[in-house]
Amino acid sequence: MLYAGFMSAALPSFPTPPEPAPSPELIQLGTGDAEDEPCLRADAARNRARLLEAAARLVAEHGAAGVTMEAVAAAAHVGKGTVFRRFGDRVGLLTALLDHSEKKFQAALLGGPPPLGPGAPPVDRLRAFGCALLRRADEELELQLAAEPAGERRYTVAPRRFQRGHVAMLLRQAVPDADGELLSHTLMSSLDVALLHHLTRQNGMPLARLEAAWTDLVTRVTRPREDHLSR
Amino acid sequence: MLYAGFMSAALPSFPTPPEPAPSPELIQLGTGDAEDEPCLRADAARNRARLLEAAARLVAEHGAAGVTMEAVAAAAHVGKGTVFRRFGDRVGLLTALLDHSEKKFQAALLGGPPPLGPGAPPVDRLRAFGCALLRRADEELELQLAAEPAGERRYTVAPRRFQRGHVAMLLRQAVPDADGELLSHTLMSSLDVALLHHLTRQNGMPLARLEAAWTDLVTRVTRPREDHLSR
DNA sequence: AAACAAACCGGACCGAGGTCCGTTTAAAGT
DNA sequence: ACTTTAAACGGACCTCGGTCCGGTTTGTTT
Repeated sequence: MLYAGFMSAALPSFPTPPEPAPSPELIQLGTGDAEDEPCLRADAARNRARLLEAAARLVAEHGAAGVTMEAVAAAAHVGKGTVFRRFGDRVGLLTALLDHSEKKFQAALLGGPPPLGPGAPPVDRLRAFGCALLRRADEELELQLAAEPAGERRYTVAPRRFQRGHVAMLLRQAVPDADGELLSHTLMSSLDVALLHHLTRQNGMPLARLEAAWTDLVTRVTRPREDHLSR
Repeated sequence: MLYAGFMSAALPSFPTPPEPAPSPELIQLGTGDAEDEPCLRADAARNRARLLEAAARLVAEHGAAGVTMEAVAAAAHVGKGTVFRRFGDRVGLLTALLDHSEKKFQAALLGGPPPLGPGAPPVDRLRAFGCALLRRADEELELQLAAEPAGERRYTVAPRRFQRGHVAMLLRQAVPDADGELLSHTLMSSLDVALLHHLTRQNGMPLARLEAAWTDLVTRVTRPREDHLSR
């Protein structure tokens, strides 16, 4: 049953955490593993599972657009307020649906086999990272697109922060003389889900071309500079 | 009076143009200048001006968040339907507010003095383009942020397509061996308004650092390759 | 001047996200 | 078992973007 899979889907219990501290960049990545949901009351846990199961069914039946907060609540036989209490907002709910896949991806980066995981040269890891991300996004495109918050919030969402931190770390190893922080934003932006959708679905561009462009981009960006005429 | 300025603000008269043809990339840039608004009925033109003036006042008084479609309609003594008929949707209205500034910017790129305008080497023009765009976005940040459509639509909006086309053209001149189409998306993404907001407003990053990073990025990306080990 | 068609107008209406608050209930303490 | 309390619940309610359609205005034609 696809039900069990969602039991492990995790999210900070606080729907809208202000999260005041910028914090040392690379530390707060792993969102406490080991059966999360710090302490959920029995009924809360039950309803949470019901909601995720209902949401997944709605996605399968009517696409991501069919995942209305009211529809999910009704399908799970639960009040609307409960959905918002648990997931904060629509983005939170959709993100929770993607949580399992995201966890797997993070695990592959952190401890999987090279070149995605540790052990390979940073530039190779960068190349592998982008291609893996592109392929994964291409599979879950509709859901990931719907789960993307609007405007500035795009950059504060947990998965993106983790991925960007990862890229920044690899960049610091590969090109110490660059502004890794900002360069990582640039690289991440070129893997944006909305862009992927625009190019592949609206312009019919093959995924292979995107992968080639990513590979080339990494190459260009990490080439050591031989002249210092800039700045 | 700031009123007159808005008379020249322009937008395709069709609220929701399907725009089926991908078209030869660089052609449909200039959105017919020379006193646009092909043919607006007297009352329509009057209401359009009223609406823009009212919207501008609301922005000044309550910020972009205060620009509610109903509020604008009320402030302009006009029905709500009229607002949507004229501007299509909220994004269209906000875009129209920015139209004057956008036109000026486009003119500077197309016919202004170098290095922004034609006459300078493409790499210099690229550098100037990014810095100019960053500075302009930094000024109108709130409005531009509010005018940014969500999701995939971000990439289909007219100003962005023009700017990306411009970058693509410069890239083709500077680095003919690269995938200019995709590389231009990458460069444009690193100038994204939401990202600018995130970095400068939420993380307190100085604009100068963004400009330096842009300059460096252009340098890295346009450096000629000497080895062909990639691919 | 009268008639006509196309464009425009306005506001009632709808759906969806998000909030609020009185009520219920799980679980810890006695 | 009984009390207590903090958490969870649910659905009425609000706001806002967007649609619809009957009535009105404009400008053109005869």
